[in-house]
Amino acid sequence: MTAPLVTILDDEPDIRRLLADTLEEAGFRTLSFGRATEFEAALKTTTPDLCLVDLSLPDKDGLTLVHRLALEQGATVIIISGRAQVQDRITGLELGADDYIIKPFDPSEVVARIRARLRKGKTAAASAGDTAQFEGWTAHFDQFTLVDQSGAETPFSHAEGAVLRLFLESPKRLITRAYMQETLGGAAGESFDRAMDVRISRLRTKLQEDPKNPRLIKTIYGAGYIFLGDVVWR
Amino acid sequence: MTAPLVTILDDEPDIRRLLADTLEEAGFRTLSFGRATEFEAALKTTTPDLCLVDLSLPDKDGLTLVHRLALEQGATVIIISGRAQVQDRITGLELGADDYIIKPFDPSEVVARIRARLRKGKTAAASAGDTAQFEGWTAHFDQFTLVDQSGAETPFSHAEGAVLRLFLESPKRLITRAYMQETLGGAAGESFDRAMDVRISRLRTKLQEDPKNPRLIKTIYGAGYIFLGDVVWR
DNA sequence: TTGCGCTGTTACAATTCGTTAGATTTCGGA
DNA sequence: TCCGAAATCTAACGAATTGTAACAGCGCAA
Repeated sequence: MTAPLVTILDDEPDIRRLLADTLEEAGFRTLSFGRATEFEAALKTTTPDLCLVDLSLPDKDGLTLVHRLALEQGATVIIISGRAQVQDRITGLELGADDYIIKPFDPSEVVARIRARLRKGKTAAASAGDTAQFEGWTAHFDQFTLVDQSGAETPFSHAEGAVLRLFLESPKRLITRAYMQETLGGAAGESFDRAMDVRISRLRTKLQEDPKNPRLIKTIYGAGYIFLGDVVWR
Repeated sequence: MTAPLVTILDDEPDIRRLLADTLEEAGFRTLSFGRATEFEAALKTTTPDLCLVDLSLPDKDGLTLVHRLALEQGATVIIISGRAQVQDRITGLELGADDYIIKPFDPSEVVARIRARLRKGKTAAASAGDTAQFEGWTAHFDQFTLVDQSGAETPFSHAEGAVLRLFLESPKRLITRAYMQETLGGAAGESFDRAMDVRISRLRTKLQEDPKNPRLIKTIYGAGYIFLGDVVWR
């Protein structure tokens, strides 16, 4: 997996350098250009994953370029511009830009916005690891299965998965009964909160907990539950 | 092609109304919610194309909600928030939001940003050919055939293809039973929605799914289905 | 007409998950 | 320490949901 390639097109050398440095530190490959013609020449031999474009260019109209890139060529484009008027932003976005950042900008926000854009595109590679490991178990939430050390799979249902996820997201912290009710949309009545107990009970069975001595899911009498055990999300 | 559905989650009624009016005028369908619980309840029966979320909610932490929506459920999320600090924006984006708009906002900019987000999703599927690859399979919709790794062809029918396409267009997202009915024009009667199950069942057979343990088409009890697996359109 | 494939309907099996009820545990006070 | 009330555990039941085999109607081509 090579690092995503980001091109920078801006006529100010200082800004180019600032962006390039920040992005490379964040793990991207970069290519910088000061004028549109250079940039377009480079496009003939490379396909960037994302293009940062400043609208005020010495040799060409930025908006036309953005339009060609984004709508016709299907590239992902973020405009970085000094023009801060709402109308500028709207036309930029309508011409096909995926985002519009105003100068002066905060470099780390630029990184965050770039990441947000790239995240969506990568359906294939990204597939955001919806997997957690803990105490010999591996929970694959996207496949609704628990895998133990020996590799044996135990499927879990939707409701069970919701509870497990809640635990794995906040290990070693008290999880209130009320909070669980609220989060897991446990229907309505306070009176029927036994459903929650049952869910926990079923989950414990799947995790092969000793009923007398649960290691992972501890009951806090009068309060709620705590999930012990170290969790690593992948 | 029905208009895209945008949900609005904000505790201030005025803002909800402003957004809803603007968006509907711009041709979107909208659903507004004042609290997270209502919103989450609605999610069980509909799948919005895009979610606008205000971070300051009365009943729940907005960021956790965004995280669930965006990274786990694969939804497209735009945060609208009064918190204007760079750090707020960065964490919002890193938690999976696709954009971060600061209050006070200009309604038409919101529309432009929503359009920019939806554009990407569509062109990816639209501009591509009528072939999709996933987990060793290749579906040729123009030829109504499924080809497996060994090159063996399995034909599929029109109805099966429609369901498969629905899945492949929104992988890793919950596809509501109601939505399928609506989209696949499942005739009328609520009473006869067993047809949907049968279609799914037949499709699963063609995809050689293990009935006890389907890997690609997961059932979410009480809600709908999810297609797992990475899809690339060609 | 006959035959074949597609698709909805029906009927019944399997699964999920909330509810109930009785057993068990916890905790505070006597 | 002992007792009783409250909280929790869990086996068992049942309603709702979903899976799928079998059947029937339909359209279409030979």
